[in-house]
Amino acid sequence: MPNGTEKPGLTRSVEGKVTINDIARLANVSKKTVSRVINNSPLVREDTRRRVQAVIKRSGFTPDPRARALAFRRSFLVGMIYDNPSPQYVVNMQRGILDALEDTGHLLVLQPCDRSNPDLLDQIRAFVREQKPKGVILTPSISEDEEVAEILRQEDCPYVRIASVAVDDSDKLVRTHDHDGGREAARHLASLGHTRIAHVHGPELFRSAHERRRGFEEGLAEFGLTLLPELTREGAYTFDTGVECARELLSLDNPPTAIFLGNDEMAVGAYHAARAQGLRIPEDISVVGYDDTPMASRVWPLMTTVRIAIRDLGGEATRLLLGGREYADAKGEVDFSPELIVRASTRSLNGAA
Amino acid sequence: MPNGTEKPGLTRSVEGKVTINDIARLANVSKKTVSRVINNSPLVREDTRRRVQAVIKRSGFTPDPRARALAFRRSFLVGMIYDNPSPQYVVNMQRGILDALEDTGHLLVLQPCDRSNPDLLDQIRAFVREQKPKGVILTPSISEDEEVAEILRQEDCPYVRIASVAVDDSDKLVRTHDHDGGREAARHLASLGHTRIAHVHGPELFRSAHERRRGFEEGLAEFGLTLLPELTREGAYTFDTGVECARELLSLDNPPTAIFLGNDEMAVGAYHAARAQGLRIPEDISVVGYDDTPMASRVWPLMTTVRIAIRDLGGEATRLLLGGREYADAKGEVDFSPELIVRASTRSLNGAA
DNA sequence: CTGAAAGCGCTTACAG
DNA sequence: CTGAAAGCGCTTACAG
Repeated sequence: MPNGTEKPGLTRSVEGKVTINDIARLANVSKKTVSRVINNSPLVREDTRRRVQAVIKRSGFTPDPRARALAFRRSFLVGMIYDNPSPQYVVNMQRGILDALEDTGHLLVLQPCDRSNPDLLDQIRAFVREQKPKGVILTPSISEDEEVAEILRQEDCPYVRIASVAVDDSDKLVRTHDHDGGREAARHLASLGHTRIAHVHGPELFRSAHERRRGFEEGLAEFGLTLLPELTREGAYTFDTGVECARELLSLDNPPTAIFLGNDEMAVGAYHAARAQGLRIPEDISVVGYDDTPMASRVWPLMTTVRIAIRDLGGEATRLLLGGREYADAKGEVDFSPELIVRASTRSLNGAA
Repeated sequence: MPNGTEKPGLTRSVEGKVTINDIARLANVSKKTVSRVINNSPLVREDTRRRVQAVIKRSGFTPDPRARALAFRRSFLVGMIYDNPSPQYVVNMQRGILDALEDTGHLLVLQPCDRSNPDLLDQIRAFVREQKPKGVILTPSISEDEEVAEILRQEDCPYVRIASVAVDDSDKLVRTHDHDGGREAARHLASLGHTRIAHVHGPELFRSAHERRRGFEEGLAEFGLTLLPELTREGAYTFDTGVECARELLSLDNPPTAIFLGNDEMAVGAYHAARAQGLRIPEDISVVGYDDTPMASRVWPLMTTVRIAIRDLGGEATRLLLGGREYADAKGEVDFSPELIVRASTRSLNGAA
C-alpha cells in the first residue's frame, strides 16, 4: 500500500492544512470529541483525551481561530481602549497586556479614543458589536467613564477597568490607589521642612487627578499643613501646561519652595519654567512628579517622583479579564500601591541634602 | 397585516442581529448578490446595487468579520511586528497605522518581537499561519531581516517594510533615507565651524545606524573633514550607552567640540555625561540627536536633532499594504526625507549663536 | 448580471 | 463519556 496510510479518504486539505476532521479520523473519534479535547471539556475519558492529544501534537494541528470565532460567536481578540496621552504609559500597558496574553491564543487590538469626540460611544459600541472581542481593557481616563461601561454591559462585552478609585465590582477593576501616591509626595516634602508647597493637578476629568490631590492634601494635613488655593493650579497633564502653571506659581510675590505636579510630563515643564526664571532645582525649588516615566531619570537633576507599576497593572487586568470572577476570588485583593522614588529634585528647606 | 412586513419568514435572528440573509430577503435578491454589493463587485446592475445598499443602510447591517474571515480564508487584521526600543517611536507608528486603517474594517494587532530570541522565526510563522492576517507591517530593525521577509513570502502573507535603504521591491517598502539625515547633521556642524566632530552610532545590527553614519561621513567630506576612528563609538540606541560613549569621548585628551549621536535617547545621555564633567551645552560641546522625540524639546537646552515623520510613515506603509502594487503605481515614489531641526544644543565654534 | 449549492472549520443542541 | 446533525454568516466555484 504505497503511501496508503497518508491522507486517506476524507482529507480535502490539499495544502497540508490540518483540520479537526483530520485529527478525528486519525484518532478514530468524532470531531466533536476532538473539539472537547481542544476546549478542555471534562467530558472525555482520560485515555481518549491522551490519544487525541498525541495526534494533535504529532500533526502540529492548531484550531483555526476564525472558525472558532464564528462558531463561538466571539473572537479571540482583547481590545485595549485608551486615551492616555503619555506614550510611555501606553507602551508599558500594552506590554503588560501582551505578557498575560502570551500562549492564550488571544490577540491584542488597539482602540485609541478621545473623550471629547461626540461619536465616542457609538464607536465603542460598533467595535464591540462587530468584533465581539473576548473582552476589553479600559485605562484612565476613559476607564472612569460610566457611560462607556454601561454600553459594554449592554453589549454583553466583558471588560476590566483600571482606575484610581472603586468605580466597579472588584472582578472588573484593578485599582491604582493614586490617593496613596499623592499622600507620599506630601509626606516627603513636608518632612523636608517645606511649608509653602504648591500643587499642579491634572484635569478634573481624570479621577486620578482628583485622587492624587486629595491624597496630597491628606498628607499635608498630617503635618498641620493645608493646600492653599493660591498655590493650586489645574494643568492638562501636558508639558506646556506644566510650564505655564509653574511659571505662574514661581512668579508669585511669595512663591512656593516646593511643587508637586500631577505627572512627570508637567513636572518637566516645571523644570523649564524654573530655568527660565533663573531658579535652580532643588536649591531654589523642589519638584516632585508622578509616574516615574523614563524621562524622570533623563532630566537634570534626576526627578523625585511616584512610581506605579504600569506593566504589571496591565498584566493583572488581563488575567482578571480572562479569568473572571473565578480568578478574582482565587487571587484575592490585588494591590498596586504607588511608591515614592526619591532622586535629586527635592531637598530640605534649610539646604541639607 | 399586523407587523406582517417586519421580519417575516426566513428571519432566525431573535436578537435583532441582521445578517446577509435578511438583507437578501428585504431587497429581493440572492445573498450572493448582497455579497457582491458588500465587496464592490462590478458584476451588479446599478439599480440592483442601489436597492441593496438602501436596505443595508436602513437596517444598519454590517457583515460579520468572523464569517467573512472564515470564508475568505483571511482575517481582517493588520499586524505590526516591531522591536524598536523607543516608546515614542512605537506609539507614533501605531497611530499612523491606525490613521490609515480607519473605516477600512481592519484591526491593528500588536506583535512585538526580539531578534535575539531563537524562536523568533517560528513565532512569526505561527502568527501568520494561524491568524492569516491581511498583512503585516515591519519596522526597523526587524524590517531589515531577510529571513523574516522570506518566511512571510513562504506563508503567502503580504507585508510592507519600513527601512532606511532599499531592502525589497518598492511596493513592499517605505524608505526613510537615514543617509540624508546623517548628512544634514554633518553639514550643520561643519558649517558651524566644528572640525573635531565625534559620532556615536547605533548597533551595527541596525541598517539605520549604518546609513546615518555613512551619510554623516559624506556630509563631513563635503567640508573636507573625515570621521576619525578615535572619535567614533558604537552605542545601543539606549540612554545608558549614550552616557558611557559620550563620557569616553569627552574624557579624551583632545576632546571633540561636537557630537552627533544616532538617536535622541543617546543624545540625552550625552547631556548627562557633559553635565557630569562640568561641561556646558552648547558653550563647551555641541550635541545633535536623531528622531526628534518629544524628549528633544523637554531637555535643557532644547536639542538640535533630525526629524522623521514617523506617524505619516506608518500611514503610508499601511496604505501601501492594503493598496498593493496598484496603489504604489498610482502614488509613485513616496519620499520621507529627514529634516534637520535646529534648536539650542549646537552653536558655532567661535561662540556666535 | 444573477442565483442555488456547497463549503470555510469549528461549536451548539440534542440524543444516546 | 461519545457522536450525527445542524448551524455560525459569509464566499467560492459553477451554472445560466
